Amino acid sequence: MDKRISEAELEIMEALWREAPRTAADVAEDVAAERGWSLQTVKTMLARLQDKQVVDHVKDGRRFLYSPLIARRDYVRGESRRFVDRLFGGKISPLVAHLAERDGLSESDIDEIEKLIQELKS
Amino acid sequence: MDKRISEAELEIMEALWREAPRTAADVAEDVAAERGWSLQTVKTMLARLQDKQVVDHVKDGRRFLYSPLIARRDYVRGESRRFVDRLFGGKISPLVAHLAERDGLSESDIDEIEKLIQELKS
DNA sequence: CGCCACCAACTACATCTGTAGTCATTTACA
DNA sequence: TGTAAATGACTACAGATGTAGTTGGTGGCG
Repeated sequence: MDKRISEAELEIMEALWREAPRTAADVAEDVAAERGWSLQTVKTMLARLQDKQVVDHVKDGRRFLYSPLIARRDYVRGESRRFVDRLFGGKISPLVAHLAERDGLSESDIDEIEKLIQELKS
Repeated sequence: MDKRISEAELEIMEALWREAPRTAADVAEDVAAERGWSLQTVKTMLARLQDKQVVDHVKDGRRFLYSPLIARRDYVRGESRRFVDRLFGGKISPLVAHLAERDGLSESDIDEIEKLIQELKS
């Protein structure tokens, strides 16, 4: 089915999630700020993402407009699950503990999580 | 400095974190249950992990005993931070929300996180 | 109507990953 | 003491990834 998205490819997806449909040149200009990629590199990424069936393109005159085929929500959910499974045996409380330990959780973090937990309990 | 540990390599690290120092054959036997790797494959992984300076080996007669050079805690903490930064802008509450959404959290998960939050609040 | 800028398509290539195989040496056992 | 089993060292190789360069067609402008 759809293969995994590499780290560099994710940068392209983020650009498309920010705004789509858009041209390769447009995406390239967007990500150029972060990484220093050439237009060709961005096009290669877009082609690979199409192979992986997470991006589609439609013709617009003599150029293509690219759009993501998967929602960021869905991608993030899948990755989160994978991550927590791999390192925490699927339990997220150890993850929270780990993150809290180093550089602590902010007040608002704690509040938000608490609110969330309350909702889940009801 | 130390490069990233790949997914397959992580399997080896987990074996070493479970028990070390131990021989390559020993590790191979351990991971054989999960993945079906040959002894050679395990040795290649161990060599690469040494290149990445996360595993060391000392001679024991005519064989080597391998040990992890980094603690699981530290590795996991680093990866967690990277992960949350990459997908959640460093905020963990959206991560919790994501995981919780659609049957992500079990009863005990919720309880544990709540306990954790209570501790953090005090 | 010809030429240039622009774009899609194809090709390139070093490095990393997953997954071993082969070779040379050593050692323990028959 | 000769030989098989074990071990480390070196080599292999296909697919993924990061990062482009090159080619060939075309639409718009002078």
